[in-house]
Amino acid sequence: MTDQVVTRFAPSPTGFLHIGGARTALFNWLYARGRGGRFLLRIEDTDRARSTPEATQAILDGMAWLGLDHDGDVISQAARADRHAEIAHQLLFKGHAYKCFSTQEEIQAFRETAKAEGRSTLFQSPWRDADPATHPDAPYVVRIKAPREGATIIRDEVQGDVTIRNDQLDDMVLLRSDGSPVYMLAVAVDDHDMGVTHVIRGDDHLNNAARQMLIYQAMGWPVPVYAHIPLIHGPDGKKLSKRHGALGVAEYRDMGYPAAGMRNYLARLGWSHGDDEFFTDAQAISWFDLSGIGKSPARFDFKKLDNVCGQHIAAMDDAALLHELTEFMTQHTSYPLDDQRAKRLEAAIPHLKERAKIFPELIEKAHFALAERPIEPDEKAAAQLDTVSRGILTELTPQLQNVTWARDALEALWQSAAEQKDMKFGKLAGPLRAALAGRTATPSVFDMMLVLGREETIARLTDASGGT
RNA sequence: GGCCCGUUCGUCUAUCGGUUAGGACGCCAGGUUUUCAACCUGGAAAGAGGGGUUCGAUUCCCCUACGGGCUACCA
Repeated sequence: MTDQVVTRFAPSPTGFLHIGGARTALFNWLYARGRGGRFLLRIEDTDRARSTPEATQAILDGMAWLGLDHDGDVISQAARADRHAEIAHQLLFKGHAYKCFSTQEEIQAFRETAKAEGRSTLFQSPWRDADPATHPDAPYVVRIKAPREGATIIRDEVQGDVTIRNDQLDDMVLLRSDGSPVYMLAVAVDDHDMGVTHVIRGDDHLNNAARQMLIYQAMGWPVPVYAHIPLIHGPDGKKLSKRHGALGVAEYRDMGYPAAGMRNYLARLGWSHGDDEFFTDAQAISWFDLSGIGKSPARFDFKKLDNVCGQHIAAMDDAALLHELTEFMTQHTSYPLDDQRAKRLEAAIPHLKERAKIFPELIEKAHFALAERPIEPDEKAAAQLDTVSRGILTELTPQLQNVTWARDALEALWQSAAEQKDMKFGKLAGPLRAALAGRTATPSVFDMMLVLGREETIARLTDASGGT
């Protein structure tokens, strides 16, 4: 027995890794990683009809992209059905559960009359205290014998103490009539067997916690620490759904959001550490704590996601960024990344990374580096230029062919600009941009400032315009 | 219907009885001697409503409203 923290993420493989699920996984991961604990992954695939191997893979992919590495093997809940049934039978043997022979029709009838009479619709099985001798030879389900007196208190790290009166808890089914275990049983047994110490999950499970505690108590198992976190809502405050846009983390990956930015944004959604908004994984891991989790549902804000991601791209190590970017490009763009382009891109990255929020934007701004060489002027646009600009364009175009990135291009531009005594540099960029193929193929005044520095740029501008 | 949870600027949030209620995103205005972006300066912007408790409530309690969740032989 150790004090080691064990958390887990337990998604159902019914589609993809939901953005809300990803945040739940992140919280569990942060909590475990910050405490030298273990972070486990369990796939809740007991719903055979809806579970698919593809969906499981999608979840694994999503976790991998987000960098949420789990410890140990991935546990399949379905594969543990025998163990779940074993516990149900132990409960039966100990008298904490009983066989219920009521049919679906009888249960439905019970609920209808209960509702008509204004009573609780929680089913009360007549078999709860029946003498086994009276048991018919018929299909039955195993129900837990829930206490009818008193209350169950969930000591939740986020919600505080939540008291549920036991008369609100019904004798839930543990084993279906075909002998298969039900979710509520499976979760409790798995969490116990896996040694989970902290259950951090969506607050849609808050009420379920009381039911699961019944199983823990009946088995005499120690109850884990619970932390039920509020769900994420859409910008309109309603539950996040398809009409709000992207739901799966894979979609964010495909849109070109950096994983580090997603982690930061998701962590900050519903959790805070003072006024810290932008942080590294290491900081998040050391700061993360259950007490920092808010109680109210947070809305997903794409604008802020953009901003946070932009900061992360800017802060990223050049080599790491280049690696992530080229990976994104090979999968989502048609740019042939030959040696020449790769070289120019590498030269461009340090100057561009502060200007993009997502990878596609970065690629757009790197167009000068990635453009097909030779760069050909757009004849139609060039025709609209004044003679001076067109002259400059003609003179400059050949020089642009060999430059790797803005730094070199700027020197080329400057040579020309200096020769046009009464032409401000800024007047060159616009026409050049318009006339050269690709909107962002040419460097700009901004590029110049970036490379030369503001003072130098102004000094040169002043020179170029014939002195002021 | 019953039970449970929630409610601070448009959004994410700080505050853990005494603050001009702070920060961030977004927005607006101006600047950066004419691109995009970035950046700088300034600005507008909040305690759902009503009762208590208290010398004093955003903070503690109750009610209402609104939002969400659970209430299956789904997970």
